[in-house]
Amino acid sequence: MTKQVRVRFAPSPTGYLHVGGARTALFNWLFARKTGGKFILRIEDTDLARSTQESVDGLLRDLKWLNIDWDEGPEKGGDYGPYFQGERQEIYKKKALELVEAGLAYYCFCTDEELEAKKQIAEAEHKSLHYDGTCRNLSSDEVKRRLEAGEQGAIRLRVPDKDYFIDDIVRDRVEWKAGNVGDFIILRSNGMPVYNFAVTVDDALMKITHVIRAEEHLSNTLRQLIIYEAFGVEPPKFAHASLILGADKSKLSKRHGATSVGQYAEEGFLPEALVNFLALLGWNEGNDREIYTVPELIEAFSIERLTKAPGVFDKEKLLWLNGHHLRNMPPEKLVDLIRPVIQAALPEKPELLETEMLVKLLEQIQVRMTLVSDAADLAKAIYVSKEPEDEESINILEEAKKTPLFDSLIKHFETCEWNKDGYNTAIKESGKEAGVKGKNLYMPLRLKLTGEQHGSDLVGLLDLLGREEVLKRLKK
RNA sequence: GCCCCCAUCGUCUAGUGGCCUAGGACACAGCCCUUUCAAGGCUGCGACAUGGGUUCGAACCCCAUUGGGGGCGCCA
Repeated sequence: MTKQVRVRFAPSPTGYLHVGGARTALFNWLFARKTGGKFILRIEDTDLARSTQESVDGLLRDLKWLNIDWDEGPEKGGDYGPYFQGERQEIYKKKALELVEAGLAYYCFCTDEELEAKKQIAEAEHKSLHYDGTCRNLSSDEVKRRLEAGEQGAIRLRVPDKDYFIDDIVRDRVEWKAGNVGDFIILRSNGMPVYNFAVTVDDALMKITHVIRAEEHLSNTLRQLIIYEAFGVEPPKFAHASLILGADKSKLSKRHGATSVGQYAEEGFLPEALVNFLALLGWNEGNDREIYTVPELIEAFSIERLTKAPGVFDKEKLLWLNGHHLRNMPPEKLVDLIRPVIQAALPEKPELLETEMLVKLLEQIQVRMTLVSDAADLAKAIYVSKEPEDEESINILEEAKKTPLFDSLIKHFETCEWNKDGYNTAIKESGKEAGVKGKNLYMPLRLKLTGEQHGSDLVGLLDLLGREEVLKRLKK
């Protein structure tokens, strides 16, 4: 029996979820859901200065918005906790000491100044910049004495002089020749673990089977391998996905525009669209498919088909996908998303917030929405009466006023049955009486009603506005 | 400087030696549909970084060059 898949997403809390992190989380999550494994969320809050409750909350909020749920982690617990690195300090210390006792790591009392000086000399002599091993062979008596004397010591790993490699699931074999790294620190003199040590200890203890992460961590893997080896633990499988780039092809950062999931949520993107987009940025099924629902993604996903080459974050395509998912959403569901938007846009018309009214509104505007937030302007264009300002529109209205069109419309609208057939007939009759048809009939009517040349279907518009409002606007 | 990764249309990508005069999608342009705008449909524009090999045959395999990216901390 193959062991159950256990994957993790291990962000450091910076207050929000970066889209790159979101994609990493998504890949892990999809893999777990696909294989029936566990998805673990672990917070790397070793850097306490940046790790506040708020920043953790922001992270969890964004993940939840994306509908990425975790099986173990914050708010959930689990058998392999704690899931905050900040609460695992004793574990790292204990594990580092184990290595010291086994002779695989050692205390180093070199000061920053000494190390800096050594580095400079090495540089000048064009030698390796690696740690020179000054404290490598201190006797245990001396170590004991210096520690008892109150000296602060860091713990360094004794790095074997040998080659290492991984068989990365997306990159195949990646090799490092011996001598790539010197004895590196695993536990700082203040007792805090170094990143590579903490992740490795955690991944090992949490029985992580697959490490799916971005390529920026590929180089770190070497040190992690050495640590796994020191502990005699078999490393997990690795899958290094490509990076997400900005338009200038450098790693996506804030200067490229919105990078946090929260920003996209606020802008009016749908989580299912962002998920669809992110999944396709660096992964594909091997066919031409572009549109996926979340269950379809779970079904189709495989880490073997992650892409090697980095990809540019193309907001245009995200926008298109969002429009697509929006149009495909059942109005009854979309209603809940646009209700707050409409409420904010038209606070003076609370009656519009009724589900029935919103569904009717969506019949008119849904096909023209790209973002959820578009509902605001589209609804205003309908419900807020206004005068056209551009010359062309004014001319069209002037021309119409030379005919009895508006008077006829008023007359017919006052008496016709207020339903689709009713006003269709009314419009046609009025057109006949005024001697206009086609564009010359519909355009002035639309302009008179909404002040705009373009917009939703006229018949639907009449229906939405109601007889009273229509007559009011025509008589104005 | 050293190490590692990557390289197909502007962008996301399909492609694993003959099916490729390189397919799809976004964007862009045109047309159609249509009372307008959207949406939708159709058409067009548009790429295998370069140079060497290997092979009967290379987008696909190998090497080099170039270009891009990432990593080299008592940061994560």
